[in-house]
Amino acid sequence: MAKGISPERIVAAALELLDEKGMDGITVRALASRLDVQAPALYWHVRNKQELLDEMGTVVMRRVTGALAEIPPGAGWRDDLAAYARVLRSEYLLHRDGARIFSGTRIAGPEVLRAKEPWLARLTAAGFTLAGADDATDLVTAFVVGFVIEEQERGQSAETDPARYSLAGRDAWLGEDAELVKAAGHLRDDGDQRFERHLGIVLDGLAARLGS
Amino acid sequence: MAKGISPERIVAAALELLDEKGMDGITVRALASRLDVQAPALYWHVRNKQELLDEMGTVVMRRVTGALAEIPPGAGWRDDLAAYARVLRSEYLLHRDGARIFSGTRIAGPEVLRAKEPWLARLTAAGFTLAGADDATDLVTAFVVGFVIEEQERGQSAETDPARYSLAGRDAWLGEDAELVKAAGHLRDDGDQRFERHLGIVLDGLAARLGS
DNA sequence: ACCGTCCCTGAACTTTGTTAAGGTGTCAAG
DNA sequence: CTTGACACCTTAACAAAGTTCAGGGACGGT
Repeated sequence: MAKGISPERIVAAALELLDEKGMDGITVRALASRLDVQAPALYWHVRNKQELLDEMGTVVMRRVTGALAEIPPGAGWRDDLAAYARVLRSEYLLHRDGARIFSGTRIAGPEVLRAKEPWLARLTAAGFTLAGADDATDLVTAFVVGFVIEEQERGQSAETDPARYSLAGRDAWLGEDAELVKAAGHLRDDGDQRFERHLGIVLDGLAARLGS
Repeated sequence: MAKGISPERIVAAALELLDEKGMDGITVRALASRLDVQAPALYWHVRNKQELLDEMGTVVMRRVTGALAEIPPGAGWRDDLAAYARVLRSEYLLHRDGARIFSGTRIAGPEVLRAKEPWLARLTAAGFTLAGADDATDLVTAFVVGFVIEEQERGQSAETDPARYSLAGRDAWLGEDAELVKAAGHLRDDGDQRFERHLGIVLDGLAARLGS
């Protein structure tokens, strides 16, 4: 690695490190070594580790709002909210433990929040009140965050403890008197299908409010 | 503190510590000192810190399922799911950063998962398919997790940085070209009202699926 | 009186975030 | 050409964190 260090390159390297080694792998020294630099050098560009983590979250959210700006208008609020949900989920899924880590991060700059402006305009044009548009956005956000946290946690547990997350292993672990829980486990699907189904339910709920 | 140490007392003390000092305050030494014991003593009862955190999450989830068992039957699936959502939220709110920390924790024992059995029975009796009951439960869980994470994050940020979370400060920080974002911030309500409203939307969505 | 087991202490090691002090380069002003 | 200032990095070091290990009392059973 060339030796020009900048906040941007530090954050990018930190995101790579997160994907490869996980949350605990983001140590100041490991990060510095990846950038061919000694650990204290980072403190010239970044106040402390917390600020680094905040910047990482901001980068992810910037990518979300960036992708959102690309969505062609005119498809209607339902498709718009669905597109937002999918973008948010896929951006979280890009990084290990992404949802847990990046949800509710303090955004470092006002641009990310300001990017919501055309979004709110679009939703209100589609029939939402301003408060309703805010509600809808936050509700979808909350759903995606919760969904992906569960999703990623399950994926990680399946890696570290496959015995207990296979169907047979789970059944044995559950023991007696849990027939429905076992059966539900067997019926369960994961991934995109489940996400789309749950997302559809949320959007149905919003549609019901819009009609009234 | 008397000197009889047990896993239960350790976990209880850790939860107190979490509330008082926050997540970073849960250090092995601080925990030991609270129990009038030296740090390594804890390792006789607990394998490592991660196991401790898992146990803490399990305790919280046990309280949720415990409260759930108290809910009188016969009120219908909508009230049941609403009660579940409220219990989950209030249990998360009891501890600082509760949602972020305890969501998606690996539960330590099968009892917590087995406690879902009568719950699923109730929902299927109310007209859900088994897969639908599982969907409904997980969807409500995801919503609550996401909602409370946002809620607690906002509350904490308001403490540490009141300037940016007051309406005037926020407006100034946002700058120009964000009229809708600003207005939405002014319209926004927090806490129970918002939670009930969003919860109602989710339940409406579930109701729509039940009817079809 | 001896032994073993349980529970805890004392000391130590490693890794973490972070700071202090001091170098090296570049580049503009005198 | 020298001087100095500034930006950027290094070396050394510290405090606090999780964890390990050897041992030491207490206590019950033989």
